[in-house]
Amino acid sequence: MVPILDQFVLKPRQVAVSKRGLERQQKLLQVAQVHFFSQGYAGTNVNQIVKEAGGSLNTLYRYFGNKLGLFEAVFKLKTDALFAPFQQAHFWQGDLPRNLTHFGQCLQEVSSSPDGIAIYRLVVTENNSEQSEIQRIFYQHGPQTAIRILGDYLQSLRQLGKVELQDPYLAAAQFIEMVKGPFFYPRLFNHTIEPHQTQAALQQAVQLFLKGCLKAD
Amino acid sequence: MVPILDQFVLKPRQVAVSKRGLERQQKLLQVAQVHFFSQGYAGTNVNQIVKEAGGSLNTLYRYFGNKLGLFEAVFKLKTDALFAPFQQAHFWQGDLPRNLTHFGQCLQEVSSSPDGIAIYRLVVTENNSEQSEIQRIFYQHGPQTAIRILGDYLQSLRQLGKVELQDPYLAAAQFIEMVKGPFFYPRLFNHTIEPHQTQAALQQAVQLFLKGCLKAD
DNA sequence: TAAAAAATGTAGTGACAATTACACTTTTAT
DNA sequence: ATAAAAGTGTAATTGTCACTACATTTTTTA
Repeated sequence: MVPILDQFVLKPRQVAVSKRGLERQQKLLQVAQVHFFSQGYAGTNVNQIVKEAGGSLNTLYRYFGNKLGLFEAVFKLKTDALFAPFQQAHFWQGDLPRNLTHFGQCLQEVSSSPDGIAIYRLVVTENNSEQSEIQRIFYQHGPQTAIRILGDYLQSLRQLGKVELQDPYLAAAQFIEMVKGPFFYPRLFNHTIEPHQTQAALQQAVQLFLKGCLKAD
Repeated sequence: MVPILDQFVLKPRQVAVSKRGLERQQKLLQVAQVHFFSQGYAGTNVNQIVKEAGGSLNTLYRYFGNKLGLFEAVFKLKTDALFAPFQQAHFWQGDLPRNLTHFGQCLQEVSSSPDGIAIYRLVVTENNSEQSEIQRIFYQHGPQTAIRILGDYLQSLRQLGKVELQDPYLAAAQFIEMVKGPFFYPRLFNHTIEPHQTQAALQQAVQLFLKGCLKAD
């Protein structure tokens, strides 16, 4: 069962200082990540993690409080790492076609990486009945950020009278979905996806989008 | 844990014939659906289902073999019901804008219904490491069908020289994603979505798509 | 209506896994 | 160097289910 929020009672945790302590913490996080990402939250066995990481169960509980504390730690680390490419807004240096392509490529890389898929699955999976902190973190750092970044850009273009769009932020979301959406199910089902397929999707998305919103000057 | 495929060893099952038997079966399915849809597979307690449905555990196991058999039964029923609207191809009676809009509306209804969300979640969740029968069923009856139906239509339009598209089936998937994609995360996180938002998305998707691929005659 | 089949209810069994306890060793700070 | 703090290993505890057994009752069928 494990309604995930019931375990969100934070237990007192110790902060690692010593050399060995830090090493253990890192190793635990690293092994835990592998387990959570491949087996999901419920499917992960804490004892197994310790057996592989080499520390002691006691240490794990001192550092992370409980299973969910460990999960939370792993999750935060990975979410930040995953979406780091979107934090630097270096997308808007060229013309519109080039910029869209560049942005789309970045998006495809992030969302098709093993970590990207795994994290997405976790987010969906652990969403039981209650709003959870974990999901909020993910949504804000991930999808919402991407939409905002592209949306701001489109917005500015609209103000310059270059494009014709009802709602630039909706359009951003729609472009994003055109680029990565078609591969979601196939990826979920572990179908292999050829690079030429993602490239084709990106190319066609850019074409459709450009022709669809560019003002004929 | 429960690697879902390991339980796919079908146990002998009894077919219900008697009045009471049928009633029990129906009631079990009905209660099971509620549990699976709200708690997920792992989160569902078989004993609890029986307690609520009023039958006996023994009966459940005679009819469905094991927990996964029950899940499978619920899943098949619901998947078929959910995607029934797409089985009748009554979408292509008008002009392109009207047809796209009609199709999109149908899509939004299906994918935003509580059952639609619940089933999607189940599919994602129970996808552990192995390819599963359950997922295949879902993908074929659901997303793949929708893409094929719209794709066939676009293909025919292309052959008539009405639209300009590299890959009509990819375009179908992209249109679908423009229509429903932007709401997936918000829905997953139980945000409320106003009808005017979905309408706006549909409208803008149709506009972008039309302008993007219509041949200027 | 009486034997067979199906359904019920209760009470297990067994396995798994999160968490805790504890005696012991190693590391760290004074 | 020595006490305190942190870390280790093993084993026990505890709770939760999926699944089974079985004695009893109800329904079906011949």
